[in-house]
Amino acid sequence: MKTKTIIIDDHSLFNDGLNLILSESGQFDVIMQVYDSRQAYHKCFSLRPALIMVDYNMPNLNGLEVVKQLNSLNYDWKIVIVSMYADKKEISLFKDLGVHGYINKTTPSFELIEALKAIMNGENIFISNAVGKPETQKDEFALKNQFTKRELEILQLIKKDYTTEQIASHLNLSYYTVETHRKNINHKAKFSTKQEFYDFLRNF
Amino acid sequence: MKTKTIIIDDHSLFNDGLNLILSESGQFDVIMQVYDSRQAYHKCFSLRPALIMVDYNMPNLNGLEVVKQLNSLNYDWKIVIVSMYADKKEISLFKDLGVHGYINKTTPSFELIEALKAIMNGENIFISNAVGKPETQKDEFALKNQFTKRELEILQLIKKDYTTEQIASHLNLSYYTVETHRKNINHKAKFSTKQEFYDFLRNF
DNA sequence: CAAAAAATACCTGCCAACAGGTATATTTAT
DNA sequence: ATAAATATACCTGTTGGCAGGTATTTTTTG
Repeated sequence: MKTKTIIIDDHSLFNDGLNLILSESGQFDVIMQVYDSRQAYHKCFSLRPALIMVDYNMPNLNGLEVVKQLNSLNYDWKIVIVSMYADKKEISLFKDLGVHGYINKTTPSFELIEALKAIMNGENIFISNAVGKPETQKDEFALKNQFTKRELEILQLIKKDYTTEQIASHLNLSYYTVETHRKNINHKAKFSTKQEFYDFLRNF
Repeated sequence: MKTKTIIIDDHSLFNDGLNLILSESGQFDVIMQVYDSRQAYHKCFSLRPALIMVDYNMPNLNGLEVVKQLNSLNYDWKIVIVSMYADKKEISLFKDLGVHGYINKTTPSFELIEALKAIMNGENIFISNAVGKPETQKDEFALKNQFTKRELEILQLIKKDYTTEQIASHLNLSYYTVETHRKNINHKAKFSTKQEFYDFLRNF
């Protein structure tokens, strides 16, 4: 008896690929592929899968929000997050939401299948680091998460090349307040070069 | 006769999924999956595939750099970029490198197959589902060409966050000379934001 | 060869970023 | 309820980038 599965991922290619990987294993029956996370709740509600694979990075509604919605239904399915990142902070956020697994996209497919089988048997599996994956670039997720709302708001405006003065008037704040925020931003994330800073901003 | 294909992507799951998608179509024979972009050059050199699928976002060596390496081999293969983003700027960079296709990960798999078939028949296909992305696009290639040798040299150092003073001493020039060059650079390429400036520099 | 383009050098003044503080109110979490 | 985190605001001094010039030498090219 195969495990009824729904895949929620806006990247069609990945979604389709995952479908094939799961189907080929012979253990899973992908009954629905959802490409728009806003439909996730509705589809899961009506189809009641045993397993839901949720991508983290999605437009409109990200994985975190999808899981929150799904949790409100209180059904007895397993939820597994599939993420680009392999960040401890992100994982703990999902753990707090009671998901049953977290798998990085660098995980080999046979490992994924093994993990999913274990999860269906009641285990919780969180694969934070893929084998032999060097951690070259900064963990942008962790970086993004150490900023406060206000700081993120200000970063958005810095990206648009607003000066401190312009940011201040735009947010109805004092020039000094914005300067303080900028100072705190720089203090938290010590970008070694401006290039690094704008590389970070670019994926905002 | 199937098209011999190599897939270069550090995300194992996506790589494997793409493998299945291509294999299932019956048109492609994936002869190698490369998970570490640093091995791309070597593998393509020895296996001489007819089609190379390259992910853009990879650690160590990104898609852009991989393509540059592959181009140095001057073989008659087709190179197709697979990217998370659908950024016109990014696309034009790859166009400048002479790749034959650019496909976003949100592209449905049947569309991918159709596009690849067309590419193997000599077409160039660039699918950008860029929704709501600003089109303040400059021709970066042309831009790069309007700078003099000295200016390019100085841009390299600016990228490394050298101050005018440091650039001057590094190149054995007067502070004022470097300032003049910078002035000329800014005069030629009026970048509207610093983001734009560093986006330009980043692909140098 | 002559003209154009590129590289060199100098001067002034302004403004924005940033680093170094200090200080208080407000909100969030334990 | 109380501590910690966040947001607010102010002050000062330094430095680097840049815009406004002018001007000479070297190299390239038609």
